[in-house]
Amino acid sequence: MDQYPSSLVDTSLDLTIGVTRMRVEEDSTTTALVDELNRMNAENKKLSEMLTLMCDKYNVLREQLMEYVNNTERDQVSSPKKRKSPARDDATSSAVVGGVSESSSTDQDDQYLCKKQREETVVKEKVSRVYYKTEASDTTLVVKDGYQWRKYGQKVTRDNPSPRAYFKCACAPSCSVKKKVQRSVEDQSVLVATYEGEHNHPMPSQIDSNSGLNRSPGAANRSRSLAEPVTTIDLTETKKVTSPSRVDFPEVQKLLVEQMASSLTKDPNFTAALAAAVTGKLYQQNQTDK
DNA sequence: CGGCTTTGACCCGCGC
DNA sequence: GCGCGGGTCAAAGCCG
Repeated sequence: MDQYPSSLVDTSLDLTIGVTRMRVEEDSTTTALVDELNRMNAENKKLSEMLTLMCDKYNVLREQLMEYVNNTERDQVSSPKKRKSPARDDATSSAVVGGVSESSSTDQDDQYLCKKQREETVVKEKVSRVYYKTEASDTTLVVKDGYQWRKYGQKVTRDNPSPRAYFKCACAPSCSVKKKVQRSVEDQSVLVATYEGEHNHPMPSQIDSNSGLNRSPGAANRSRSLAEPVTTIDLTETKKVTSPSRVDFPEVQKLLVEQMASSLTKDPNFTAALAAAVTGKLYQQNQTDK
């Protein structure tokens, strides 16, 4: 590694990664590199299996938590419901994005939850709340969660000076999932998205992760400035809007894999080793060509 | 021109 | 019964 200029390594890394796969298939002298890649693939498979296992365990824990929450709130119900508010009910599951936890909910939220505890326990729709950390200067109420949404209304509510936007799922006509997005009263940089119902179709971003993440192509471009694609998720420190923590497991697995891949490519030791291996092979090949 | 967003109007449930 | 507030509708405007 030290025997090559760093600029050569940097530029050659970008170039060679793209062409290495083709070259190794053509050149029998690079079998060692192929073996190395195969070994890395095997390790990737192992990691993928571990991720699957981890997600399964998370699923079990989440189910247990939901059951516990439901039981707790059912025990606390002591009076009949006073006001209909289907947006937040006993099935409410919360998630955190960007380090904002459920404990950051507002006083109004707490009052709302108290009201909810008086409501009937029969739940017709699954409701979940997701917190999106975003720039406080962003005035749009658009969050990228992988689904396509059609905005059908916006309202300024009494308990929050920020407008609340109403969305319907536009992925499938038969999908009746709704979403409400409103900024948190306490922290204007936090978007609170309330999902009602469950999607009866796969996530569009799993089919085509590069297009139509949110709305029409034009609209998607317009909203592009708000949030980076979900691949930028950082499990330890998330500053931008990334993905919902409301778990869709295939999506989470994909994110985790991408996160690990990103970590690997960001790891100087890994890239240095890879660059050294690739450039070394190319250097060898150049010497033999001459 | 089609699809999406915006926004004022309307509907409905609840409290007084 | 009336007023308030949240949720939805739909016409108009915008944009690619």
